[in-house]
Amino acid sequence: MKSEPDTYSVDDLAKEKQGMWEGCRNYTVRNFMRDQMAPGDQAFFYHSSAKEIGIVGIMELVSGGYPDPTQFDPKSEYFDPKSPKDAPRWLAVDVRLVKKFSQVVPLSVLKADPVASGMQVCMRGQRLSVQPVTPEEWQAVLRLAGVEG
DNA sequence: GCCAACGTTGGC
DNA sequence: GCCAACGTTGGC
Repeated sequence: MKSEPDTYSVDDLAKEKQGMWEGCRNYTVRNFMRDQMAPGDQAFFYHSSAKEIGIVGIMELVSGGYPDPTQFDPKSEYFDPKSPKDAPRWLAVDVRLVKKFSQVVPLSVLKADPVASGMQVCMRGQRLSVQPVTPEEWQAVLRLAGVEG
């Protein structure tokens, strides 16, 4: 799960008991939240457009996908006037921080690893802010982070 | 700041 | 329903 740390960083999440992953306005990600993401699932926290680009920690989903309240808030930068109230277009999920890595696992290191280099996040031009990770890739990242699997 | 990639929009 | 134009993402 990607976030620009200027907007929302792993340290921001660390300060909160749980965080709402809101504002995503991409249909593929919406479907992923709706169909794939469930409470108890774990996810990596990835910093994009950052001084140190890479994976910074592990999160756990506290919820599955539910209607993103910001789409109905005219004061929100994520407000979507075309989203029907009775059929919300966009979803959010709630997350909590499981672990912040002692060091960022940089994108360059992911790309250099034979297993982690297969992750979507390593692919040129990939833009989805939420992406699936295989069990093998998960373990590879934990190894690169120096974390017990 | 550049620009490649790709999702979205809208005219037809 | 095609596809060009446009907007956004995000690494570099």
